[in-house]
Amino acid sequence: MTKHHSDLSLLFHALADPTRRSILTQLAEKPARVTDLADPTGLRLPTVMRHLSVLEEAGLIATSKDGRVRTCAIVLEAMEPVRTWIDEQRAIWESRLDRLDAFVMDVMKERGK
Amino acid sequence: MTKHHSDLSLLFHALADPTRRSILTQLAEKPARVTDLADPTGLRLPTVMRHLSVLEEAGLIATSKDGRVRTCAIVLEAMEPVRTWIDEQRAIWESRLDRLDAFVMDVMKERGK
DNA sequence: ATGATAGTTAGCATTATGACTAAGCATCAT
DNA sequence: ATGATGCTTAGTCATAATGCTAACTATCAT
Repeated sequence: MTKHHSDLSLLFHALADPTRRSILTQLAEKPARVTDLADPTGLRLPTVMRHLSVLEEAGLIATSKDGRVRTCAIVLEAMEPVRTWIDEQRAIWESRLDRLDAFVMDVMKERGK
Repeated sequence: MTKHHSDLSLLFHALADPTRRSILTQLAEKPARVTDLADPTGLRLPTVMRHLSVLEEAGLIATSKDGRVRTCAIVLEAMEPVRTWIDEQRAIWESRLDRLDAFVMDVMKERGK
């Protein structure tokens, strides 16, 4: 595979893990500390740290440290490219329908002659 | 990790690979045979087959075989859960804002007294 | 200054992913 | 019936992903 992950690959990959998605859902409620995020997962801290860094590298969360506490917050806008990509696929698909329509119109014109 | 992938995990995982996304984009234009999909990737057939089965297991494509030719088509609706999930996160996030709004309203009412 | 708390780093084991080659099977055209 | 075509299967390999423990650092409370 490519060493160069596109933003989209990073995003989709980050979202492909249930633990990470549940972390995001929790963060959608409100920002939280690392430990608060680890608790409900039942996973060890280092494991959760890893998930958090995947999320952060994908731009899906932002974190800041105050004293010994790191606070994480969701970055909802980061999901936009996902929606955009899906919309693009739909647009391509619809343009195919348009072409079919055009083709049908041509055929009908042809028959009308 | 879990042996049991949720639909969402399957979907996001399938979409996380650039080759698979480009295959989907090609299929959004029009259905295609396995070889037609393999060509532009520069990958070998068995590799592409694997990508196709990932896409099919995620429900993102449907395939059918006629003689020795397998034709693949995109299943756009399959992407809906992705959009829905993202919308849900936004909804949660917005309900948090609502709560903040309510709080601010309260404060302002308080000050107006 | 001591101990508890919060997070971090390093290293390891297991499994999953993505690529390949080689060989096989089923059509289709001649 | 033979060869070409299109796909499929099996097996291999390298790398990445996910989990863990153990040990470490930095803060905060007393």
